[in-house]
Amino acid sequence: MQSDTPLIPQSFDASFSLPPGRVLDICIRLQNAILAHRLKPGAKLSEDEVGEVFNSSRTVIRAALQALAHTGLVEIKKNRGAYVAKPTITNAHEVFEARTLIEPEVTRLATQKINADDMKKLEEHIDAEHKALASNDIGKALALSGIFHIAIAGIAGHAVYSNIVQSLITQSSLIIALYSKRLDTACESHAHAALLEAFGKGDGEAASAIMQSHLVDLHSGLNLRTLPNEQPSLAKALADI
Amino acid sequence: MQSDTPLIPQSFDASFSLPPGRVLDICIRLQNAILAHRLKPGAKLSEDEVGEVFNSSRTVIRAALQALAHTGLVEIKKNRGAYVAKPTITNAHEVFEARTLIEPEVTRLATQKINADDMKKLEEHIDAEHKALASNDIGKALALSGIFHIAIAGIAGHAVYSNIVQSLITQSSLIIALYSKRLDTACESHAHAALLEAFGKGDGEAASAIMQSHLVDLHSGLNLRTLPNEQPSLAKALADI
DNA sequence: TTGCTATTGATTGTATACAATTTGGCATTG
DNA sequence: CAATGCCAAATTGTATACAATCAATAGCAA
Repeated sequence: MQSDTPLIPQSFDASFSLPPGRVLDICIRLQNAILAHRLKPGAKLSEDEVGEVFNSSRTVIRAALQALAHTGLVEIKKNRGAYVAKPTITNAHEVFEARTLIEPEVTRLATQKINADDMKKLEEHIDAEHKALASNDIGKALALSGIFHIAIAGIAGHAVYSNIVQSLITQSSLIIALYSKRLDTACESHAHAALLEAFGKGDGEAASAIMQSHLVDLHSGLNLRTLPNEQPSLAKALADI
Repeated sequence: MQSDTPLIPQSFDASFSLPPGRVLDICIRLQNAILAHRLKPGAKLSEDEVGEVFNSSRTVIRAALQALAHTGLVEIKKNRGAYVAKPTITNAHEVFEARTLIEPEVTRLATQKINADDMKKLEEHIDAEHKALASNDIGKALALSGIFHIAIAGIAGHAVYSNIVQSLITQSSLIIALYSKRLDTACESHAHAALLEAFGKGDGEAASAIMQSHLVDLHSGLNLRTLPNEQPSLAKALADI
């Protein structure tokens, strides 16, 4: 694996109020690592350790970790430190419910504002998704899939929705990583291409509907009945129902 | 004015991921000060100065300011410091659009989950609103009005929506402070009582509709044509269109 | 063996000192 | 007199040292 390909380059845009400077770099690199699965849910993010990796003092690392905590990617426990978030089943449902409410509306807005340049970028993006999928680079395909949704929010030109969507998408990446029945099906959707078509026709209602059903598909493609890596749960094993 | 009445006590609940410890206290007190107008939009929040007020080091203050920046109450400019946010007209529109989309849905959820205890608390809350309004304490009435919406999100029992709504409401307080045509009308709505009635009947659709029209009313009650305290804007003054 | 308690180690929370950056004023110059 | 460049003061960005807290372990007692 190459040392440092920025998987999610435009993930943090200007509209996102983050501590500026070096902190933002570290945020992005940590986020990339988490979304690309190099850091697994539940992993400890010791301030000293992370600081050594990035050659920075704990001050900077703390700021970055706190910023990521606000987006839901990191969980900070008082006097215990920071951990890669491990979304619960409840949280997974909530995130996808929220997405199903918000993103169709954002998609409708995007349909009204999209221009030729945006269209071209989205096409290229979808190509990249297909390429990643073809070369079996599931991790990259998943990351790209998330960026696609963020890009649409960006096109909608609505900073408030953008921030919300961005946070929901990054959480979704964690959720999919934890709960997806089959990772490849989580990417391998025709929905993105279909969206592009609706955009081309300027059909906001269609685009919105496609987005909604796409999200419902993603949601129902999750196995939200049992916690992953959970030992047969003792309680359940002894429950002689 | 009494020295420190916590206007917004349950504003930050456990579901809100904030740096724990003393930082949270300072967050809340700063937030109260901002929402109660003791700190006006655009006011400089110097780290040293704030630190002196709270008898804390800059380390703690910085964390608090960054946390508030994430909720949109504070704006941090690189190497320039933190300022009380001064929402733009665009931002104001966006915030109320988002609220109009999200809160009716949250209200529907709340209708399904509300219990007698919740009802009672909401009734008491509305009484407090009326009392504040009767005694002409507009600032308090406005703050209580915001808390009412946050409380509904809490009743809905949906942590993701709760966080989003909370952030939107606090921003709304700033927006109303800046742009409301008449501050008293921003509180003096019968909508809250009507909502309670719909809750009592368990009529989710009605509750949702009431919430939506309530938000539309609030939105249209804003004067979003001219920036407040804006000098003729130079550029505009010189644009001989 | 089990349960409680105290000590210890490691990690985070906080304060402070130093470095870097910006801004405003002042002097210089056209 | 206006404009530009430079210097200094103030403020933020960063690093590090110290204090506080928690978890784990070892020791002791029942």
